Amino acid sequence: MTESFEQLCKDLNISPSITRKSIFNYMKEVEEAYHPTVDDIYKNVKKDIPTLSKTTVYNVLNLFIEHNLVRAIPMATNQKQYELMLDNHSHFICNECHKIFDIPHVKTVVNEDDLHHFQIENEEVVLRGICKDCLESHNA
Amino acid sequence: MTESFEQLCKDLNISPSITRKSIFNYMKEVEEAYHPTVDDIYKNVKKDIPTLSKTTVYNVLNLFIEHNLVRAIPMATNQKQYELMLDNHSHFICNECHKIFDIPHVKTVVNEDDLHHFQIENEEVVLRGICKDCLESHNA
DNA sequence: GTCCTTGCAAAGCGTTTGCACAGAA
DNA sequence: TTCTGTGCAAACGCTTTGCAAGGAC
Repeated sequence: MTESFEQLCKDLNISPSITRKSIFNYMKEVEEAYHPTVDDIYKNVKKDIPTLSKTTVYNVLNLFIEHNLVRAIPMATNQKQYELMLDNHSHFICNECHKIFDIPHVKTVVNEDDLHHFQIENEEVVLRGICKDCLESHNA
Repeated sequence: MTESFEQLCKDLNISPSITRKSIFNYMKEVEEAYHPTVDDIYKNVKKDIPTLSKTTVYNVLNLFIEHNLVRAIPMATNQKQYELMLDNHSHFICNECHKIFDIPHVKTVVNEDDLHHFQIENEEVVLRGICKDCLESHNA
């Protein structure tokens, strides 16, 4: 996905405002590293746009979600985390530190007979366990 | 899993109070049908225990969660849904009506090479799409 | 007595809504 | 002018916390 934000907006038929672009760019920048909360996005994009409000962050994220550009991940902590939906990957969530790690897409083996009543549009796999860092701190 | 609630509590080393038993029984009763919210549990168990408070429902659920008897499913709606963890199944969530359906366990194909840093404890598969009822109402 | 369970009321906190202002078309 | 994007403040709703009363042991 090397499309520009402007082209993306054209495809989605939304206007590419500065605010939207900054939020998109921030999410793109951190997408390999972590899945930001609204607060993360607010604090970081505010550095470039000091007048930014949290309402706008919510507005923009919800707009992106409507257009399938972003996905909200509901968390046990009640604080959602957001990610761009530009590729297809799975998640590993650590049961100790609760970090989400992107992992290469995990295939599933769906038994079609079980699901002939449903129209499947996508599938998510979440693996849970202990991440490398937490395992290491056990031995420390 | 045909163990009695009393035996379950003995195993978990918690006391089997009437309130806890009623909440457990309600969850057991509806487990095939749906995944109740705190409000569902509160309203229904209150029929048997009129003095029940929502705080107690939260207390009991959190106790059950600590002991891995119950699992909270964070939802897009910010209202968690709860389920007993007595068997192993997967979920189908309808993108239109947002109902959660239990479906037989969907196997995954994990590439171990991708995950040698992580200790996997369990895996969840969530399929999303349109459920039978919503498909039918399209044609109506 | 002590410990544990329960429940009321209040606080906490993430998110949404109402509404107004400013800028673009 | 009309429409759209933004932002403040307030409201909303789910969940947690503080604390006290009652019961079990």
